Amino acid sequence: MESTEVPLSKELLHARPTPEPVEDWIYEIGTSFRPDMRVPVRIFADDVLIQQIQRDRSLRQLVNVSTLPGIVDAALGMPDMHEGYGFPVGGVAATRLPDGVISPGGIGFDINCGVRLLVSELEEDDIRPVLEKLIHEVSRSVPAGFGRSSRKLSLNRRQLDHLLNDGVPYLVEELHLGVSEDVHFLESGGAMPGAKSTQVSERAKQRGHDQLGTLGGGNHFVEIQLVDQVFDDDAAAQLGLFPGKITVLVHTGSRGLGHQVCTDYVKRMDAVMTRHGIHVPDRQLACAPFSSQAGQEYFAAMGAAANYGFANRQVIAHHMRRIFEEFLGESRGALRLIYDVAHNTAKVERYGDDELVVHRKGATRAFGPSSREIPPAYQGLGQPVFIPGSMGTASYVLLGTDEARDISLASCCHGAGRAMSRTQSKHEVRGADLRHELEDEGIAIECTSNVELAEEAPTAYKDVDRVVDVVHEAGMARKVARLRPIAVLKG
DNA sequence: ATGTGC
Repeated sequence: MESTEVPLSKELLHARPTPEPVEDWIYEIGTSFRPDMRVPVRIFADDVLIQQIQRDRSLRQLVNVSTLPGIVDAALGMPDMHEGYGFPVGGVAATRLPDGVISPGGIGFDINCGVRLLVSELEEDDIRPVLEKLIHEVSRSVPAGFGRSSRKLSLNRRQLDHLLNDGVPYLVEELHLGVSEDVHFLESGGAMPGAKSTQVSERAKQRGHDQLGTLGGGNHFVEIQLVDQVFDDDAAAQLGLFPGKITVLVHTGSRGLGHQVCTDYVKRMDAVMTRHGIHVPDRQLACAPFSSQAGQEYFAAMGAAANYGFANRQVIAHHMRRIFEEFLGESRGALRLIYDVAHNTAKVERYGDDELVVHRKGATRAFGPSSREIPPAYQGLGQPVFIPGSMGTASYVLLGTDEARDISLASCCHGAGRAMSRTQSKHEVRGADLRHELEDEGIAIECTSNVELAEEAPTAYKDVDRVVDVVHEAGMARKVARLRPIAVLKG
């Protein structure tokens, strides 16, 4: 690996980059901004979002990302971008194999945080009479909140290793958590290629053995929603989405296990980085060549943690099905899985002659209709993309486009994106007030902590309608439907 | 995001 010693003055390292508008919905920072940049920085935004993005250090973080060895095209920022660990949340970066690097900070601490959508035949009138009791039962079945584990489901070591290696198919075939059709409607089939439980530390496994089927904290939630608006009747119908129908959205990740995997490998890469001749402007960007031992072992551990994330959403969906059937009857309460998307992963993908490691952190893969990597049922249509809004606000269903490969490395946004820090939101919003506001809007809410509720107030987030409009207008994905919550479980 | 710690 070629070494990149570019002495940077303190002023240059802390200089505030100014993004220049270059096309509709696209802003750039050119490589002339700093001598260590290998590619430009490109952000997808409108005039309002680009201002919000400039309030934190996320742009400078994206400039730092543009210095990574092997990076191609540009360091990309999604319209919901905000500051994260090393990489911004809403950052996408691809490095070319065989020499390019992989960086745990480019995936994030919550490996395979993601979203799953199920749809029912029910309408609001069918569920309204039992809604409060139903969401309360959900809160009893799905442990939610920071540090929560499951008392009912605990995996022994053999089962956990199996799950880390083989993902959701293992859960369905061996533990009967779900139906066999489910595995055809998951990104990567719910089993990441190259996942190896042997590269996951004992400590990570210890943290993970009793957290399967739990929600966690932060912006993770389970929502019962209805299809509020349809933008493309044909596409929506092909997905089984019709106006007024009830849906279930599950937003969570790999909990303590994924967090520990990230912690373990950031430390390890930080230690070996200079031995590989790599120098980065921020220690949080610790990385290693993908083909090195540390790179390969991280990729295998990351895949295993991602499998845990898919499995976590599978178990929660299983509870939702059981509860819907209990309250609404076996056939009326049926929930069909539409798809499950990851928004914190790295994947090896081919673009022309190039094999790339695509880091997506707070960004959703958005493959188009001609992709062979999506379920046969969706080929010709495009990969479903789910954008959870902030808790209690609208969510979106989009479809990936073929053009997104050229525009944004087949990626789009992942949510509303924070506009305010947790601390700030906690000081500005009272959780109890927010709870009453949501209840006044007819949203049943189950939440263990008013403080955590305040941290996730909709006012702490960017406007999801605006974020999604940028993605749609820029051609990264197209709008299909908008979903509105009627009941929420949050940590 | 996270049994929130170098």
